[in-house]
Amino acid sequence: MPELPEVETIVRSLSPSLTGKIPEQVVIRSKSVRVPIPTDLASRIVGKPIQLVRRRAKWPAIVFDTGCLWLHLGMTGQILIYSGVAPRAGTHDHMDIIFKDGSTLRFTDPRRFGVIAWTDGPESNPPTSTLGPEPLDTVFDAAMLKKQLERTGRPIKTAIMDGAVVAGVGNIYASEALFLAGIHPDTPANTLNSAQLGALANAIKAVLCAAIEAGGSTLKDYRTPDGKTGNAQGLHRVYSKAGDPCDVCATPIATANHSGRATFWCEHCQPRQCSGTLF
DNA sequence: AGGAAAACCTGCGTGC
DNA sequence: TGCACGCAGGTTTTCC
Repeated sequence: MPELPEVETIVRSLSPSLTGKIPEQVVIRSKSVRVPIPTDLASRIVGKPIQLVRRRAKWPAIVFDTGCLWLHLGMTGQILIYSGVAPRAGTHDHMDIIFKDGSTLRFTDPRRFGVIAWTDGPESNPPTSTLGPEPLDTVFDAAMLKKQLERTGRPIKTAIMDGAVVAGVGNIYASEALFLAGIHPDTPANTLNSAQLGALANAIKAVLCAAIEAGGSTLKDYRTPDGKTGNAQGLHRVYSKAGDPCDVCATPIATANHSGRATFWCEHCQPRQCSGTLF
């Protein structure tokens, strides 16, 4: 469900409201989401004040001085905050954290692709395999992108969705960034020239920043912790617009699958590259 | 060994 | 109206 901008929006909303709160009770209603929910979670966090809320890739972390509670949202997960008593829990409400001030954090996820996990140490990394650079870090630029792509001939669309290449770019913003950079999604990753690498690094930053400014994209489920929808879906120029006229040249937006995920692009603004030499 | 496809699970829209 | 089918924002595992 959420990509980097949605998670960033959630973290920015949670941080001021959760920092300093002290969990009093943890209610776990499901054995697992995507992986088993740690059964000893209450013993780790009850009575311990929250230090801050931060993000790595698409993983929000609630940070305690002893470790991090990671709440990955998968496709359909939501983190909701109730200032008073929470409504009666539904089928998909997997965990509540009730704080000393009477407020409640609820983790809900119908499709159960999310993850609830604990790692020791406030600076620890998410419980996942190798994560690539954060695209909004200043160190992320054309040179770093080149280093991440030079050993793979996969289609560039597939490559930038790989979290080991760059963290946090999902299916929506992969198509949007390639459109902004004018690069065809089928282009082999290791054939991009330096101008294209620069354009793509900038386009990734630009689409993510614009989406954060707009509060994230709400396609269906995404909500901020106070229940608001995002507005970034209005910024989409190709995602989910198959057949619509390109807003630059009016060519109908094309669609195809890359590694099982829908891709959208403009054949005119993102011309397919000729392989080999001209002529 | 790299890369594509399948798997995990539920809900919703579409078309017959 | 109802049912079968396909598709969905992510990540890991399996298979080629």
